[in-house]
Amino acid sequence: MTSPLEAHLGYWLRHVSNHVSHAFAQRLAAKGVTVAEWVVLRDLADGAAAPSALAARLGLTRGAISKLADRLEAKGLAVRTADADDARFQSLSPTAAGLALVPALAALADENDAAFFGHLSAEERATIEAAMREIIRRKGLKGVPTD
Amino acid sequence: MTSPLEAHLGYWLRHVSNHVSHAFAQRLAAKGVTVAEWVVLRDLADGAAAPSALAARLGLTRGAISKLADRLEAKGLAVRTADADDARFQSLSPTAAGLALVPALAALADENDAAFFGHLSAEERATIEAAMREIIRRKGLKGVPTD
DNA sequence: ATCATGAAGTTGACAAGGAAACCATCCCAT
DNA sequence: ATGGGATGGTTTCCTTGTCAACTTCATGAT
Repeated sequence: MTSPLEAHLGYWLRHVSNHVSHAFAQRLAAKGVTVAEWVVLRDLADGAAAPSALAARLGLTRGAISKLADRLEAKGLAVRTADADDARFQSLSPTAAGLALVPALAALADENDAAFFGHLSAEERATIEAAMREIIRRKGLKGVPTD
Repeated sequence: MTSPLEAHLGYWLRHVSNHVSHAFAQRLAAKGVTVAEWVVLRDLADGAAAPSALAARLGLTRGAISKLADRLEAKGLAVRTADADDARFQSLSPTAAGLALVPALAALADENDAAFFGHLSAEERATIEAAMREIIRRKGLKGVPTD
């Protein structure tokens, strides 16, 4: 007999993770922002960044970032500025509106996390986080997950 | 200061989960199958099922199942058969080829899970699985994750 | 000086789901 | 018996991401 889906830890992780993300997306939707946009905006809150750097850091393709930048600009949350020295480069910066939105979105992220994991004991949380960090370290994974 | 992304357990889960799924998708691709197709096929291996039931069980919309059924039929892995009694119903069954593929795919799933979680201690695995099950229970979540 | 190389960004094709409208069919209350 | 819901399945449109081709542009080798 072939082992059931439930035998895999990956199954459970994906299951929970999908629901957490989905719930978060719902909350963000109330603010007119998608999860991917939040992730970018959160990054930009630490300072303007090159699209290419964002792509590497966030684990997306340059194409995806290009389109995300379009959306963020359309929503007035970020702006592209061409690099004066090297015309190939550009820089994506948050607008005042974009920056202003970050704390509210961060609060939603906190709420969402608490809703799903708040009941776990400190030990459980620590075990899980450590295990995840270790897997990432072992696998040399990088990039913020956005989907 | 707004709390960093890394403060959220959801962040880590999503990060690892995404990579696990992606790696699994890569393995499955060698067999010409997607993760969603595998999940459906795995379910069908336990017996034919109504598309609607699959949708409920797997956490997809009926539309998505409809398209998945198209793909599985196109690949010769499943067939639709109309219900004799009620013309609205149909039944999706695995073909011989579809059934024959399941063990190989299951082996890939085992390999993939081992590659990511094999190094964890039994306690860690138990803690994580229990925590995930508990979250699912508390939230009343259902549906196999497929993406 | 010039030309090849390669990096940054954009764009277009494609894939895969979700949402909602739509169709066909059955069943039930009148 | 018949008209009005439900219900199952399909289809269309929209979103969002990847991939690969393409455009610019700077730079290093000759």
